[in-house]
Amino acid sequence: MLDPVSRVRRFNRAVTSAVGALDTSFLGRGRPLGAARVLNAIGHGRADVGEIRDYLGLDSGLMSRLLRGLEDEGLIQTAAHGDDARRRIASLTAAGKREFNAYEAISNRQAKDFLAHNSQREALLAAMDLIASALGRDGTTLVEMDPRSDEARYCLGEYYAELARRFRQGFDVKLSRDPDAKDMVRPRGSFIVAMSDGLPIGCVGLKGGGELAEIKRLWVAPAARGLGLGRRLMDAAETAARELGIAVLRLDTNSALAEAGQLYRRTGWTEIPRFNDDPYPDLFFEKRL
Amino acid sequence: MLDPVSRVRRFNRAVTSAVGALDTSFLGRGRPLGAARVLNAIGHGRADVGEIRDYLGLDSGLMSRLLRGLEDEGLIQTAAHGDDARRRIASLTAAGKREFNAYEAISNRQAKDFLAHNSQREALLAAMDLIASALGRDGTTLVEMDPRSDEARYCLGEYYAELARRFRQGFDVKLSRDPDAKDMVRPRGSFIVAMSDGLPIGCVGLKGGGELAEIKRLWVAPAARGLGLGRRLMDAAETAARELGIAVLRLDTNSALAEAGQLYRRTGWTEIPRFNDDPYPDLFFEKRL
DNA sequence: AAGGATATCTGACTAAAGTCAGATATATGC
DNA sequence: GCATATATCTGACTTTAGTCAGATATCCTT
Repeated sequence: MLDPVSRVRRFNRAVTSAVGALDTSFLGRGRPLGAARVLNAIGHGRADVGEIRDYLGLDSGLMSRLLRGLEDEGLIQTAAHGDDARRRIASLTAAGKREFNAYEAISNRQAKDFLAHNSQREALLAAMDLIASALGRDGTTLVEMDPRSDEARYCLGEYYAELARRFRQGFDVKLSRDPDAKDMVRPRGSFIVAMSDGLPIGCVGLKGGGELAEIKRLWVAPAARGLGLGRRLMDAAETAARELGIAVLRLDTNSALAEAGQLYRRTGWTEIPRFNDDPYPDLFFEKRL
Repeated sequence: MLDPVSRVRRFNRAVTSAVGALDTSFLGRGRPLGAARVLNAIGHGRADVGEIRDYLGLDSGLMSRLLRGLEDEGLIQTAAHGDDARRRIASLTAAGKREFNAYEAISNRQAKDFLAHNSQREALLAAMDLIASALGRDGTTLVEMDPRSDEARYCLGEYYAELARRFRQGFDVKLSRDPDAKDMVRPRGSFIVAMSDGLPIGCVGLKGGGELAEIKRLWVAPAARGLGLGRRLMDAAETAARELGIAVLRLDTNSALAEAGQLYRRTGWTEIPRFNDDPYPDLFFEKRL
């Protein structure tokens, strides 16, 4: 009655009808779903016609007609791509933006209603994050970013908050050896953020330069753990280190972060003696590239 | 960037594409989705044509044609309802059962693959249960059942397991005053199970008879908490008690079950002195109907 | 037994989605 | 410069989904 497969399928049935409800409310704006989806894709920043076609899985003929329809409605305009005149770039007109905002309002309202009707708000959100990360794993991309970007700062904030929760003595960034942002930007180092559908869900920093560099700030959102993202981030950081001509990597961590320690041991890192006087770490690793 | 509404919408996008993938794989059996859905509804035990129509939200004309198509394929047969010859009852033929099993295999495989690709199996399942319960709340029905039914026994098993986890001294059914099943069946009492999409997610027992009766075994699945189900179950038990002519209800509970105590206090129950010598409870309540 | 209600079916439609074979313009490799 | 590949568009379809007004048979109430 309650085997795992039945539970997954029960979930599928529940969300299928919820998804259907959103589609129905989209129809309320008097436009077929196909056209509404194209308009929303453009509104969400997809400009390249071919990319939209792939994203929505449409035939090129159908896509072309939907674009023509939206143009006739005065909601979008298309222009040739600067580098390649075969390709077309679509964008919203002022009227298109208004219409797009109306669809956004429908989606936002639905999401808000769902939250408002449930007292277990935080638990629900955490569950949704977990499932979205698991479903969207193949769509998770690693992007090199400035550590001062919004996305990076969000990740770092979550990282520090988690350390504060997990270290018995708490955590205060000021007491730790906080790397200068410039050390984590090329050509000295690198900072990589994992993005899943527009949301930052993990990060890692590479603090250079010279032959010896340090891995810092490896963090994976709770909702995305167990999906191999930590390993992907570490691989990406190592690749960046190789590109920068770095021969030896070091890192420090704390034995309270058990998953991290396991990951390092399993991926070719060896424990070495303490190499700094930071008060928080109690475990030190090295890896030769 | 991470406001609750964005998180819900990210979830929506992730499941929308997953649901679309299942639909697409259903098309692989060379039958339009509408027909496949009707076939699956029948396979899952929905026999009454009108009920299927409501469930799938179909127009009666469309429904009729889909049934005719499945009949022509030799997958289903229809017959008049025994009590009301206007209504029709649909059932699968042998070929229909084979075809239905093929669809089941697709759904099961998809669910299994999803679980196999994720190491956080239990966390994912718990998250899915929670979301399915929250989304399916309006579809949760309370059904009076025999306490010896599979569904009731499942609920009771979960209930005992939870007590064992939450009581410091553990819990052994044999030491507790276990009500005889016959005391929780009409006309002496009642046993009510909350069913969500075929899954039992909560229960409550009313142990009679006479003027004084006891509420026993109130349980709500962890995935369904915070959705007001406990209150609905208690209301249903009270209604059943009134129908049975019971004037006073009593119950015992343990202060370790904080949510339960709160619920009783908020719904008109008053604390009374101990009225039995069961070793587990330490809190006693009464309510006059 | 009559009149109204109900469940399903049929026929005649429309709208939306999807398919496919060219046509056209542009890009790329040799 | 020419053959080939690519991106989009157009025209001519088919299929699927959905709608609506009756027709038919049966049930329920009085």
